[in-house]
Amino acid sequence: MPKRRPKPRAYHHGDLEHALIDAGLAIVERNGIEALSLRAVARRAKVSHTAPYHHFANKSELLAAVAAAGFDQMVEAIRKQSERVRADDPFDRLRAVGRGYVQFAMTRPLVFRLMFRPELTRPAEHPRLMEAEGRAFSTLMETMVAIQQSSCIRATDPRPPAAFAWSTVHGLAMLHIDEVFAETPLGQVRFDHLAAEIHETIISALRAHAWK
Amino acid sequence: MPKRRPKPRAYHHGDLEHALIDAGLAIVERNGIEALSLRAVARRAKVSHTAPYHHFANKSELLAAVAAAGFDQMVEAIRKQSERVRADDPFDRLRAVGRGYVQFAMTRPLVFRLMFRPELTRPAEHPRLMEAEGRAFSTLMETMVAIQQSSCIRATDPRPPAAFAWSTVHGLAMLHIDEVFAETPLGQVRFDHLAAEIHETIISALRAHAWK
DNA sequence: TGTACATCAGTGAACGCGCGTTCACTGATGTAC
DNA sequence: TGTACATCAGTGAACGCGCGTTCACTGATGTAC
Repeated sequence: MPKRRPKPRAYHHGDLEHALIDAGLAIVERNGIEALSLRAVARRAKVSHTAPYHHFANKSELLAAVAAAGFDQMVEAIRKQSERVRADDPFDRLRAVGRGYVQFAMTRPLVFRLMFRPELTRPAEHPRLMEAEGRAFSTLMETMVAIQQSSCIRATDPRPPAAFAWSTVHGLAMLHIDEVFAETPLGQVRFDHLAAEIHETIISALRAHAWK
Repeated sequence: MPKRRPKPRAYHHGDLEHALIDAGLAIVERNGIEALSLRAVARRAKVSHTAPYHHFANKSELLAAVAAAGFDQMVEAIRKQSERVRADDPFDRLRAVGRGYVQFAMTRPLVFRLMFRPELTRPAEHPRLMEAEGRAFSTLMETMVAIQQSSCIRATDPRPPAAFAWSTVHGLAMLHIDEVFAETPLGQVRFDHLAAEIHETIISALRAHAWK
């Protein structure tokens, strides 16, 4: 009876880099950001603790790569929400962006936190992370421009309303996953209802508030 | 000529606890949250590295005390903003709360971040931190109730609009101090203008949106 | 196709580091008589 | 007021830990001829 061999490690040229990033994502989500060490990542990828140095110059480069993967997954979550919505209604598209953002944060709260820990990921030093951030931001910015072009609101600088919408949804997600709401009477409000209501509030504010 | 003695350490009964908390605040703000170790705090308070154990059971208890001090300072910042405003206009009071919140976050960004790192401060295990959080939250909640009582908006459950306002201002502060805006076209918008504009947007949303 | 060689991905021992926590201690403070 | 004693805040040595990083190495892969 031939021994069932463990899944072969097909490293050596090619996929260790991705395997390390996947290991990083898994460790963050299971054991927290503090548990994400180079050595832990190597252990999980079943590789010696020095192997990662052939793919990442140092720890912060690996962290940046993990965070960038997170942003890409977030874009994917937003894209999936957008598919379920009529493309010609820009407010519906904005709702989808908000839902995707919050849903990603709730599904992968610790990865979401890592993505907003710039002192660890050092985006300014890691162009690939900044590009991933840019792709995520673009989904919001394009939607905001579409809203303005649909002439439902006065077409001026789309950046302030984008900052408003982003801040609101980001703060909602952060306060929720940090369980800050839970320590106040807000903890008794059902979160999915609250999130939906806040999306409608954003839209009503976009309609009501003429940006100068 | 008598040697100028260094400032006496008046510890032994009384103020080492506060001295340690102050040292913690100073370290966080100067060197970052990661630099906040029990040993570093003891060093800065000019005390052996085991002395803190007579005042805090362990590291997370000290971190919680530092975070609680941060919340109290934030309440103070909000109070100062509120003083400069007519007490009988609840929307003005809400503007003051928002300004105090954002101003505190900008003045002490790293303490602000620590206050929202529950995996370090473990609020559920430290009642004094939860009480400090509660005091901060109350300033918002009371203002929201006052707004509803002024009958400018339909008086219903004040919690959803409170969550909306808090989320927006919190997200704005977080995205700003994490310098996420700086990595997008939003970085070109003057932040003080943006913050003021977003406060007005919150208020216009409170007026326009009838909470169910 | 076969051989010689260069490349470089992955290894394992070793380093120095600061950390949280424990322990037996010292000596200042506070108090009962 | 003076003395004897209990308390307990602060000390310093010691522990074990996992970490990031360096280094000389091995051996698999890819390629020029």
